[in-house]
Amino acid sequence: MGLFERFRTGLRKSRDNFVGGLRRLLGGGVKLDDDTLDEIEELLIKADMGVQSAVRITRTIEGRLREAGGEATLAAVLDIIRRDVQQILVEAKPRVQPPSWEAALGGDGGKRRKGKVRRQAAGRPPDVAGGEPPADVRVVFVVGVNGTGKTTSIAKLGHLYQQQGRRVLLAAGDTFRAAAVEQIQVWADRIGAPCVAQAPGADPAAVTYDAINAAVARGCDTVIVDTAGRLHTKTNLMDELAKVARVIRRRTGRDPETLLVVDANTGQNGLAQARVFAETIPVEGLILTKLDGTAKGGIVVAIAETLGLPVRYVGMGETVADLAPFDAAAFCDALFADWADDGDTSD
RNA sequence: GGCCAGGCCCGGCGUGACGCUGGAGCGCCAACUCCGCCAGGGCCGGAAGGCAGCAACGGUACGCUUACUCCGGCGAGUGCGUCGUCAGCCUGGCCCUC
Repeated sequence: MGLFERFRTGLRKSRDNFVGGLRRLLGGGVKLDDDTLDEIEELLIKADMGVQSAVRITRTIEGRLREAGGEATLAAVLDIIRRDVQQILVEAKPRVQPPSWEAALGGDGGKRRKGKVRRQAAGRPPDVAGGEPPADVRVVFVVGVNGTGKTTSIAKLGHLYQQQGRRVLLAAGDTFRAAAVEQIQVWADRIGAPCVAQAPGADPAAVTYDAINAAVARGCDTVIVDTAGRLHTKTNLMDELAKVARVIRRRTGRDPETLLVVDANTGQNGLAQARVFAETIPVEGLILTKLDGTAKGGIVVAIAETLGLPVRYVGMGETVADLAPFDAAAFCDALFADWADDGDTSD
């Protein structure tokens, strides 16, 4: 099944809600007036795309259709929405950053609140791990709240990288949840990647450090670091993430490639999560999981628009092959297509 | 098995951040069943003068609020540091032996 087909089936609920609503509103074509525009805007907001995006898109529709004579047909409106959304997704550039990433790297936890910054800590020499040369490995740092599918996504991501010819090593950085270490070891075994782990309760930064060393020694070029799920409201745990990121940077001389895992069913809270994570460590993009069967796929748009975080990968199933790089065009085509009847018959 | 690096566990101390909570300060607060001061007006008086007293203003109780500043209690997937203990457990690297 191709990517587009997957999007198409996975997004059926989201599409039915939105396109269905639009179809009811526009029918075979109606005059475009303010009421209609308001209704369209409301539909966009209900689809979790965020107020900003909704307003922006509605404006575009208004502009284009007024030019074209004020007749609003389903096809025309969908087409405009599709293009606008695609543009939002493609243009996404990180807009939210940790307030003082330098300080976050140099200091201990907790200093990024107002109040006295610990000058001493910030000024300490970077102490590049025992004088060893920077490790030349790519470190992918996977974070997110509980239950979004981090560990599974890591397995899938590892698999994907392997297909691209990379030598992957997994780091069992979730030292908190009882079964997490075993779980990732099982996954590692299944995809045939080495896995560095310690006992549950260990310091995730220590595990990460060891994993990077192991990667160098074993000739791996990519380390994927798991982390324990954490509510974005627990500041101490967010500080812990910053510490791990710090260790990665010290050891490799680069920022980790941080991917935030978001459950596609989350809706608006996903936005809050993304914001806090992005304020703590530099987040590069999202892995959107459980996209199959969700009715809230629109949240992607809101996150891209307000935080500038692009979706990098999407998860749409149970097997290791069910993670794919995100393709904005295919996503939009699938989400805003007008299939009058999109029953289960097709696939 | 050796060497090196690190982590976890146990006990103590120091110091921070976080969450909940109590108190103090601060702040707000009585149309009238509070106090002060009482413009205007009212009342008594021939007058001099006196009386009661609304609003405003200033306080105070009850009560409220929470940004802020203190002090305290409780809580741990809490940071940093430090002492002790270890009989323990884990990880990584390098080396050696089979």
